Amino acid sequence: MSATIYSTFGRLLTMRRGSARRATIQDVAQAAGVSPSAVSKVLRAAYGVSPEMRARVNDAIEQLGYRPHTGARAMRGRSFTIGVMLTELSSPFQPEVVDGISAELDSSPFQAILTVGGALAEGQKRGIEALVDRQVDGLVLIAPFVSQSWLEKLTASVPTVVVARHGGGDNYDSVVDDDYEGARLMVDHLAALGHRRIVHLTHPSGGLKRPFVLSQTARCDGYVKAMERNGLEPDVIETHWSEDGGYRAAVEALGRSTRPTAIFGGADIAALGALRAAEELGYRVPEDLSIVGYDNIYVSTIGRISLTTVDQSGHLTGATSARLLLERIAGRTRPVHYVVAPRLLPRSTSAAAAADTATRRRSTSPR
Amino acid sequence: MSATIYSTFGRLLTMRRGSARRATIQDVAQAAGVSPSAVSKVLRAAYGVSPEMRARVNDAIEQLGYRPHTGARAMRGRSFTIGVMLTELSSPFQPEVVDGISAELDSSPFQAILTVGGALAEGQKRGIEALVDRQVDGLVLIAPFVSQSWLEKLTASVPTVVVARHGGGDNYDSVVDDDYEGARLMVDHLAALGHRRIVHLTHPSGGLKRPFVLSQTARCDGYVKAMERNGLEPDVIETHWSEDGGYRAAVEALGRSTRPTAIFGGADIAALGALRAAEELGYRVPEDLSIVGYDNIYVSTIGRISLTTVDQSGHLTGATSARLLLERIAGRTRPVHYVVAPRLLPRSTSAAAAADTATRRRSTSPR
DNA sequence: CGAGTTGTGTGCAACGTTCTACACAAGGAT
DNA sequence: ATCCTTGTGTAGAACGTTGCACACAACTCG
Repeated sequence: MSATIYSTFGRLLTMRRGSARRATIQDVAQAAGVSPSAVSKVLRAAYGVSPEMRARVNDAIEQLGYRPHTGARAMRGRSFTIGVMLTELSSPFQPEVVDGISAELDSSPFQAILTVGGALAEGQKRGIEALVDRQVDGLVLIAPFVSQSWLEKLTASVPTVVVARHGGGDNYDSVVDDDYEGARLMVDHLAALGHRRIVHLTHPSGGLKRPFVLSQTARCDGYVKAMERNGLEPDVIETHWSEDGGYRAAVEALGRSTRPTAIFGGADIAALGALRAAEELGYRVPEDLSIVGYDNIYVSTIGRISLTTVDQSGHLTGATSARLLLERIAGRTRPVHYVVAPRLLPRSTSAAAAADTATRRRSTSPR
Repeated sequence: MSATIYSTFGRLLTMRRGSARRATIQDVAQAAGVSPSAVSKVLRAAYGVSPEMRARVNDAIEQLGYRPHTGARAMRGRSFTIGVMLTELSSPFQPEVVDGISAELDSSPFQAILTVGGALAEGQKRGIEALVDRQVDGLVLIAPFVSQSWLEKLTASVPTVVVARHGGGDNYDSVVDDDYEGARLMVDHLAALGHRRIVHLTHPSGGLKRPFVLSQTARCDGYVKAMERNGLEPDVIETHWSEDGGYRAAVEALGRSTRPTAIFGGADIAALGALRAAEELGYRVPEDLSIVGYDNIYVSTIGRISLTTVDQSGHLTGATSARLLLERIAGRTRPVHYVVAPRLLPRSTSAAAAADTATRRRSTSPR
């Protein structure tokens, strides 16, 4: 942000000081008949406080409804705030991670605040910097797209846990699903059902270089390797992990002369789009075509959908991240890279592959 | 939070000062060969700055990668931060509102930070207070459950916009969907299709008293009134607006001796649960039973679901909230209560009511 | 009884901004 | 020349915390 952007509004904020002034540590000190330093000591549970003084001070705090001013604290080095940057709220996985973080932080003095960075590295940097400007004591970054060098530089100065990004790093901890393994589970599941032409839908890698990759690349790599181990030819379509992206990719795949018998959406949301495409084109799922996803988002569990998918517990991921971050804030420097094991959930959108000749369109439309 | 909770961790944070010190306004001043006051002036676009000085200062800012310290600014009265409290990330409506807020704030110097308050008033207060502690310049509260008196007291000292809460208030602006009207639209739609026994699923009101109610109560009131105007008898089941809550309520409704011909979930997510119940119990939707929702969440648009619902644009709601908040921060005190018009979206889960005798169970289960 | 030791409380200088009050220079009008 | 403006820059006191350095009292020990 150049200086000018601040100015536009700067002059408008003409200080409408809240009528009832907020109690400060001074007020508490006066009420309790002690010095501000003494109150600070009580607040910090520092050494050198008699039981009677503690009681008097706590009474005063209670009575005045005193709450510490985070900004002032931040100027002295810590804000008791954990910053969480996520890339999108609409995907259901990230909110689950946030839930896990909140739950874990609940019994600590730290508060989580979030910013939404969006799908582009630029916006994500903005979101992260906004948190750093607010002097957060630690950072959780969910699926960040930023370059490895930027990340290393950032994490050299602020304790950080990175979620859903492979490759690890020297300065930060990470919590990541074993996407390679998850993709393998799914490919093996389909192969066991007799599928030979399995298309995989992937998402742009964002220019990250291996091994510092996000889920999409890891899942794609895992898919390719698993296909080869099964003696099958990999077939990847790059699209966007959105309902529409999945739809378009599926239309393309199903328009080919030799059609796939299974579509493996790299994310549930893309699989849902593929599902819509299949229905519109008159294919029955799973009789004519299997469609599977990854993430086990909430929608996938609903009766009408019942999507075969891979589960990675968002809640566990979040709770683990928070725990690691607290450790790191407390002084640990040796990096920890935690891997969450994925779990295959076979449901009703995958079934045995149709005999090759049977892969045909129905003439009547479904439902 | 009592003082003790801070102490647990306090001593652990033993100041691992980031190696490379962050550039301050002093550093910039030195680099540019001017006083700190001068730099501050440039930053604020205040009067009394020559073009040459501005240029020199901006160069120095650029070169040092200087970013203002929000905490220090907050101590002087403003933090350029907008606090957003939302109650849950999992429901798709609230994230959409956040998107709208972010979009509107993008061209302002303000940054949005979020906290997640959860479904209970207690947690929401915590979330709001955490934001106030961080000296936000303004607050957006999404569907807050807190008492009206608490809300009035809070908003007396900090500019606030409340989303999705009816009744308005003197100290704050609000943006709210016309839930009464939306419920009427839906009831009329069903009545026009010949439905006479329409069950409505509602969510606990949280002890709020009219007119200061959240969406659930307004929708329920709108439903009751619309039913009566159509000469029909209202039939409300209180449950939770979740997939499971909708499921259980639907099982109850369908277990009665005289079954409803339509279920109006107060929220899409509850309607989805009802949909699952109907399918499991062997009812065809919409042939045997119409099921409709409210919110037009993303999932409802997906082919397999295609739920009849009422749309309230979350994005518009968010953008409007942010705009109102900026106005309020800029000095407006007269409250504005903005009402968003709902829109009926008939899709494939509603159809003409079956003849009374035809409301029977199929013996074969679907799919 | 003086020298330590321990326990309990205070004084004060930061931390990074903002903004009022002021200083100084250059020019314009009398 | 003197007095006003006007334009441009700086000094310095806040803002609310923290935590080091100290002071003072009451013991303990030789």
